[in-house]
Amino acid sequence: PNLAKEMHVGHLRSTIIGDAVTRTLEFQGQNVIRQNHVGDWGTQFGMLLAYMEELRAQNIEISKNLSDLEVFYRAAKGRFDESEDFANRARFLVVELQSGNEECLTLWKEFKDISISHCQEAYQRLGVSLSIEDIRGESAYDKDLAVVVSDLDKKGLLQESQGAKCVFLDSFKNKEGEPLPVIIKKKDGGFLYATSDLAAIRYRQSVLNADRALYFVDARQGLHFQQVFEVARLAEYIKPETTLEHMPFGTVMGEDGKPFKTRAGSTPKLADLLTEAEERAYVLVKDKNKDMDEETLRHIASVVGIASVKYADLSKNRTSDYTFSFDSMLSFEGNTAPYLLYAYTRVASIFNKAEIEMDSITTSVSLTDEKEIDLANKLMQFNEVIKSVAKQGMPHHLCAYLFELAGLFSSFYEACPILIAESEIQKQSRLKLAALTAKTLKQGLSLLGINTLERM
RNA sequence: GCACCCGUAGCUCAGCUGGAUAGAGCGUUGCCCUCCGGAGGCAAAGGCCACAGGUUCGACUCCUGUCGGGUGCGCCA
Repeated sequence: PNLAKEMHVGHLRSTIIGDAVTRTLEFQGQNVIRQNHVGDWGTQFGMLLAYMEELRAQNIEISKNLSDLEVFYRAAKGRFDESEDFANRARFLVVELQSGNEECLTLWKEFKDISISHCQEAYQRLGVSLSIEDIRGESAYDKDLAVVVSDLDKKGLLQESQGAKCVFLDSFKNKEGEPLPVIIKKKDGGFLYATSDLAAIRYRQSVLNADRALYFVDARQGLHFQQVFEVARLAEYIKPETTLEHMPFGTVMGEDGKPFKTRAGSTPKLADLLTEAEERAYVLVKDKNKDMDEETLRHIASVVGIASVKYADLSKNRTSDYTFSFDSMLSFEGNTAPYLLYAYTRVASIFNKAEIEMDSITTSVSLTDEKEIDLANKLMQFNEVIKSVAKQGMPHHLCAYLFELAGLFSSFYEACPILIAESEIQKQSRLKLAALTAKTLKQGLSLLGINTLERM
């Protein structure tokens, strides 16, 4: 995320999908290093610093104003647009910040810490396994940027063009059909995100020793990554066998078919979105459980609400745009989180009712009914699905699998009595199938970063 | 102009490295509760897989072209 602003709906996909793939790779036993490449060093920080300065001069406490970063950012942007003096001050402060001015760094750090805590709060609510230790933002590569420039220069890759230092790659052309540059250093001496991405690649290979780097970033940055990856190869920042893979994803659209916006026309804040999902889930859960106590109700609503938002995203093909709709994601029907969570609670309740531990069933499974065979076949495909998710970074394959599994279990459950089976052998066999289903559902959802419920 | 993504049922979407009559969900129309949670299950209707060529024993899938939609393309990230 861009630390200058609040987390919004656009950050959902990268964090949630990246997290699911990460969990899946770890489940396979691979060593995964998370890297949260936050935007904390860009030009927009000059604007924020200038605004913080102004507030401070008026003896206004900054931290209070930072409770809503979006409002703060807009206020700073407003000053930037209305005052030429302010704008110049902002541009000056970026340069100061990037050249190590202590006062700028202090202000910057104050802002950054609050912004990071907002991010972490969102991750926690979402159940995303990113910690503060996983943050390695653009600022972390500050000292490496000059090294990148000199490395590229030594390799003879650098050319000067219109005052900027660039790398020209034959395979990329601009609108006029002329070679398209990757700008490494601006004419004013500043660095761009291509430079810090190169520094990051260098770090990931030489220090982290990665053999596969996955980038969960918006599809619109596709060209940028193509270019940066190629420059990294030419600069020999990565071993030939190391892969750099952009895992692009599409835009989140509103029900009007345009990029998702609030009624007011701004980009919805992630926190607000999650709160609304929880509220809507609360209404639904309460309707089904009139006598449940408030605390349990709130807990279930929270799990269902968050799971619904995540699952709606995870279940769609990563590469295409998808339409955001509270109504369809919170529906208890179809390929949704509530349907899967419900399927899980049904299995769990069989064991609760019978007072049997799932793991205590040691008998082997005997398959006679068609529904039993279908279910067993599906259970055995789990490993294959995991491989596909890990290889392609496409969690929606796992979602589809879990949905099919839940559906087959429901059919089986309808057709094959478990606790009141005809014989003890049959009962044990069916209990075993149910236990395996529960275990697979729970494991699968956990790889998607979704918690299960014993009742809902 | 070039590049990337997309075009599959009324709607929202699957379809993995080409393999048999193209699958779900929503919506529509019917069924199924003296039986383990009906937030379920069963079934019907609904598709020239944008279009045209090509490769192949075989194409929604691969290649080429056309049309339509989205996105990106020099100092933001």
